[in-house]
Amino acid sequence: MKQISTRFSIAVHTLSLIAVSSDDCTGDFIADSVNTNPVIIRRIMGMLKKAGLLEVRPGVGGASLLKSPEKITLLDIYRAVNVTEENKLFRIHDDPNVRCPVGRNIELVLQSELKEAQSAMEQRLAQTNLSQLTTRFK
Amino acid sequence: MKQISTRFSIAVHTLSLIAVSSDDCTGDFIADSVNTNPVIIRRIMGMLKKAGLLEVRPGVGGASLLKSPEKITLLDIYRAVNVTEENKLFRIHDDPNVRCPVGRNIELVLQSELKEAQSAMEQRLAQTNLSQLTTRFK
DNA sequence: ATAGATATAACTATAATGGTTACAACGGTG
DNA sequence: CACCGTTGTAACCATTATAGTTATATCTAT
Repeated sequence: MKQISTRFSIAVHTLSLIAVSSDDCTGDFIADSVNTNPVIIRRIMGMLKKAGLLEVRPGVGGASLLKSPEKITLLDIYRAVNVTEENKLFRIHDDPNVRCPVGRNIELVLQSELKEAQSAMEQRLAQTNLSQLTTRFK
Repeated sequence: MKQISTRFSIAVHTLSLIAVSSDDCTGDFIADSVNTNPVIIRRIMGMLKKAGLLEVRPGVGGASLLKSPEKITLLDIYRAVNVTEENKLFRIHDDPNVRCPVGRNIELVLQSELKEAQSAMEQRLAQTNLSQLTTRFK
């Protein structure tokens, strides 16, 4: 089965580090904690930057949050690294046969149901913020 | 981004057809409505069969439900085609650095949060059953 | 025996992912 | 000003799941 990309968990890891150790969080330092290649971290930090979650100090190194940890939810992070698009977690087979009553309607019917399911998941993510996580890193 | 496989939507389509047109639902007939190759349908029907949702008539052709449509939920179907495993919708990067407080705890902390999110989605799927869908195929 | 089904193995093309190397640009510090 | 450790990206590769295809074996009513 196909899982949601580790970009998301790595992004959470990265933001947690920045929230905790604030400074001295260079890409290499984070990559060492995550245990991956620094380029992976820089790519993800680029997305988080674009989403307005953090600010990076080019040349000098390190990054800092642009919002307080209480204001950054898992949903914000999830959206930032675009592991899924709005209403597109589930893929629906395309071009079903329109001459069949089921084929003609399946797409719309399923779309609304699956959108609800995706939304339920995302709303659960929205309930957790970064500061709730960082208190658990002792 | 990576989406949940169309196996799921095709399985729903397939079961809907069987629920509606009961007989004369051969693999080729279903494949024509779904607009894909019959082998894809047979593979999915094999999974639905293994999950105890339907019964196939080999040789003669066609299939029938083993439970009433009210008793088959989207979650049942979702599980049957194993698009995701229990608690594994989100992939978490592995082997984070244990010498770092964040790296040491991230896995457990995230696992419990993400399990909740996945569960919220699945519980929403469990609320819809096949008969609710088939009434919308007119 | 045959015709029309299902069952399944083997193979292919495609696409996302995760990782790597390479290099340009930035910005303090000596 | 030159250097060094950064960040920012582009380009490339290996791996994997998916979706589809072809081919073949098996089943069952007629």
